Parts: sequence; C-alpha cells; structure tokens
Amino acid sequence: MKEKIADLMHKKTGLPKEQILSLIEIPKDSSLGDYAFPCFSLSILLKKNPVEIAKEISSDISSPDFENIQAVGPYLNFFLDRKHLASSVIQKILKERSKYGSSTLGKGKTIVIDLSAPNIAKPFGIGHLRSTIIGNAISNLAKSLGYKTIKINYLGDWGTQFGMLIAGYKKWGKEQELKKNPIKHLQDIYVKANVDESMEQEARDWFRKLEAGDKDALKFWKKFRDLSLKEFNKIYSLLNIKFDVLSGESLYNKKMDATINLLKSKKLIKKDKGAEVVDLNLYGIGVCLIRKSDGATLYATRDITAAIDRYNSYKFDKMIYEVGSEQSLHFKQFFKVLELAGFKWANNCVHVAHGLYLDRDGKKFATRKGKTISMSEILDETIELARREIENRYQDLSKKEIESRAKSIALSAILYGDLKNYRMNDIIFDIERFLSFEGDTGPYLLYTFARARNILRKAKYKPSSKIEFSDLSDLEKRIVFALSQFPSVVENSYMQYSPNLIANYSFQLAQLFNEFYHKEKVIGAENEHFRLSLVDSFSQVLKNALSLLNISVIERM
RNA sequence: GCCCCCGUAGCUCAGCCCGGAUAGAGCAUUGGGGUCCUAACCCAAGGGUCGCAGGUUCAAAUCCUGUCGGGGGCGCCA
Repeated sequence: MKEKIADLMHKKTGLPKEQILSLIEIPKDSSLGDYAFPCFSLSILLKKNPVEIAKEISSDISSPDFENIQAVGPYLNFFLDRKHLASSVIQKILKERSKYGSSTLGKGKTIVIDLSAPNIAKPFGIGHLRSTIIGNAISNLAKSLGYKTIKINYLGDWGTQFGMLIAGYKKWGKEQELKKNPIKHLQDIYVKANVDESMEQEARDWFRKLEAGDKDALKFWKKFRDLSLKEFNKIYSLLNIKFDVLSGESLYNKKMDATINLLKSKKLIKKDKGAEVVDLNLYGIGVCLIRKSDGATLYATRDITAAIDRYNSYKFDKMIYEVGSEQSLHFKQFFKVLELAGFKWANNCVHVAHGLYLDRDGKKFATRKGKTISMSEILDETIELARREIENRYQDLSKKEIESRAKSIALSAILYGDLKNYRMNDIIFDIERFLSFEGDTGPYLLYTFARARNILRKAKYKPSSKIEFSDLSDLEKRIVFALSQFPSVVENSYMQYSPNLIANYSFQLAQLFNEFYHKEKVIGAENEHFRLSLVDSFSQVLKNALSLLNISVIERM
C-alpha cells in the first residue's frame, strides 16, 4: 500500500519514490488516517510553507484505493477505502490461514541458530531460558519467512569445570544422591570444590586426563552428561522446543589440534606467558586465548572449531548465536580470528545478545557461587498457580482437562513474560511477574483467543468465501488495519531479531478485540456474517502470532 | 583504567533500527460497568524536565558528542 502512495506522490511531486517511501508513516491516531506523508522536505525543495503544499496536493489528488486524502496541517493523511481493505485482508487471511504472515523472502537461504546451550552439571537457569526461547522465536520467524533453519543446541559439556567436578565427586560424591537429584548434587559439589583452593591442582589434572582420553575420567564425564541431559529434556519437552542438532563442545575435542595448526599456518598465534594467543589489540578487543599454558584448550578454540565445522556442513548464509550479552567480547574475538584466518563467511556470523536476569539487588546470578534460579522450579510453581486459578473459576472439568489447561496457561505466562521484553534489557527477576495472569500477560492473550473462538462456536460459524462487506464501524476498521499489518510485523521482527515486536503486536491486537467485544455484539448483529469472519480472522492472526513465540492457544479457558 | 549494554509515569516495561502531528501500555491507586457472545474482561481519572548538558535538523525519546547513574566484560572459567 505504501508503494501505491509512493506512486501517487511521485507523479504529483517528482520526488524519488524511495525517498517518499521512507517518509511515509503510520499515524498514531487512526483519525489522522492510515498513512501520512509529512510535507516538510517538499517545503524545503519548493521553498513554500508545508501547510500550503499539503493543501494544494490534497485538492488535486485521488485514487480508488483511498476513500479520502486530506491535508491536516503540514501532513497529507491517506484514508484507505476500508471496505476494500477489509475485503482483501479478510479474504487473504481466511484463504491462507496458518500461512498468513509468512513469505518467501528467505527462499533458498540457510540460517544456523545456536541457542540454549546449557552447561552440563549446572542447573538450567533462568538465563538459559532467554537464550532458548528467544533463539527459538527467531528461528520460527526465519522459518516463516522462508529460510531454512538449523537449530543447534551446543552443550557446554567440556572444559575445566569437569576437572573440578570429577575431583569433587571423587571426594564428596554419593551415588544415591546423584541418582535422586543429579543436577543439584553436582552443583553442590561444584560450588564446594570452587571454594576449596586445595582442589585446584587436582581439578586441573583431571581435566588434562579427560582431554587425553583417560577411561576413568571419560566414564564420569559421560555419566554427568547423560544425567544432566535427561533433566534438560524435561524442560525442553515442556516448552515444546525441539532442536535439529544436539551438539557440544566435547565433540570437537579431537579436532582442536587441526584448528590450532591452521591458525599457526596463518601466523596468527603467538606465545605469551606460556599460553598460545591471537593478539587482537590492533582491533581494540584484547587477546583471544587459544591454548592454556598447561596445554588444555579453551572455549574460544572450541567455538572456532565448531564454526568452521558448521560452515563446512551447512554452508550457511547466516549463523546466529543467541547468547547472553556478557559474552559479547568473546564473540567479537573469535569472529575476528575467523576473519583473520581468511574465512569470508565470518562476516555472516552474528551474536544476537540478550540482557541478563538480575537478582533483587540488581546483580548477576553467579553460578559459581551457587546462586541460580532453577527453571524447573519456576515451571512447577507457575503450573500450580494456573491449576488453582482454573479450579476456582470452573467446576466440572476433568483432572486431565485441568492439567492440560494449566500447562498451556503457565507456559504462555512464562514465554510471553520473557519475550515481550526488548531482548537487550536486563530484567530484575521477580517471580510475581511470571505468576501474574492479568493485563499484559500470556494468559490474557489465551483468554482473548478463547473468547473469540467461543463466539464462533456459539454461532455455529462456518467460513465461507462469500462475505458481505458493509460499512465498518471505527473499531472494525482499526482491527482490519491491524490485521493487515501482521506480515510486515513478522518481517520487521526477524530483521531486528526482536520477537518482542510480535509480542507487542499480539497484545495490541488483543486489546483492540476486547474493546470490540464489549462494545459491539457479534451474534445477532445486522452484519453478523461479516463480524463472524472478522472474529475468525482475528483469532487466526492471533494464533499465528503466538505460535511464532511458541505459545499454543487453547479453544476454551 | 579501557570496552559493551541499559537509563522513558510510584513499580515493570513498549516506542529508538529508519527523526515528524497531543510520548504509550500493564501493574498499583481512585471511581464506574454482569438478567447481554467467558469479568483471566471493559470504561474513566490522576500520574512524565523521555538521567543531565551540548550539537545536527524546519522537527530529537529517536541521530552525534560529552557527562552522570546502574549492569556486564576486559589471558589461562564458560
């Protein structure tokens, strides 16, 4: 539609189309039209008052797509022919259904997304939640724009901490405790060992043994890994998130030498204080540590190796790392190393960072000191609350029904509660936030959806392609316009790697619908048929939007 | 000390990419709304020097510089 305005204005003013396109905006207030063109830049060009220019153009312009084009002050306000828009948008939605909002923008392109990446033997914390669900949402967005996506869960399953764990387990470990609550037991051991300075040397020795392939060390490592993974999978299945590839740092253990040799052959590595590093001071980003003075590798080495391997496997057009902002320096460094090593695709790697969850004092949760918030506890607590709410509100529901609704509602609260935030912002962790079901929350959206579906059910509505479009009320117009915006919101959200735009859109749309719901009857209205198809379209778009955030709607609530 | 991110209503946050018309929500507060498609809802009211100071511009919450405050990071953890 912007294109059409640009065409019109181009003919009228001679201004280049691209410039016009970038000037067109959507007014905040619908009484100022659907699109607006500010005439200030024309005023400079024509050396005339912008108010007059707007007036002149408005008296001499018309198009079948717009029912009105009027000058308000220095603006030209374009009012779409709403009947026309309603008919095209609603028919499009009802025809495309779950495909509405998707496109073929990314056809033929592959995107690798590195997400979640929990650390073995550590609790799946609230921080991993962000990476998991933001990364997953970005993947959903990319997929709906036609990209081929590969989601990789790159486990933190290698590193010095395993030396610490094995040494600690040898000293304090109890088989029974490990079976009962593996992550908690390992976490306790880890914290204990970290505090105990006498463990340092032992830990280092164990990790070196592990890297050397020592059978005993490997046995422990595998045990810890398997048990942790089992716990993580519980959370993933609850969140309904699947990965295309389950990988881990350990996978590249054997390829590490090749990477180091490659870097050496490019003359990038130098010895410093017994360690091997790539000096990046020239770029103002310090040095990248490749091998420790005791011979062990570091995560930069593993990440570089993994990146090369992934490029060889997938020939990606872009690789997105959804990882907390605290690691930005690390990503800058190893992207630079890849670039210096001559890999052109290094420029297609991007660190999509997110802010941290901070504790009540506004400080980072420190896993090394055992200060974390366990995701499974939050999940359990939220589900429990949802169950109580349901039991209070509705009787005669089967246990099974209550259980499944409670799960959906709790999930929507958690997913939406996180995804509605701009990802770079730090968030003060507050359990109340997740337990709130009113206002700008996931349950509000599910409720609104269920309401809409309820109307359709009561009316025994059947979609039909023959819709009579009458004149629209103000609210109907606003809903139609909002529905028409969805595809561009999807695109924008992906381009900015900002799922919160989808969340914000969903909420605004739901608010509009609720207003409509209260003000205007659907069943029994003169234009009942049209309104039913509007309700149908609305619920479809809300469903599509939420599914991008991995929130699934429920028919009744 | 250097680098990155954030600073918008009492609280939690949108809006900033790509500058435009009176800066928006939710929560909380106050007051309304049910014989009517689900009140996890809706309506109304109060509440803002968009951290501060400069600059660019016809126009700045939005762009640039500086500054203050908070958070994170800065070689053998990941």
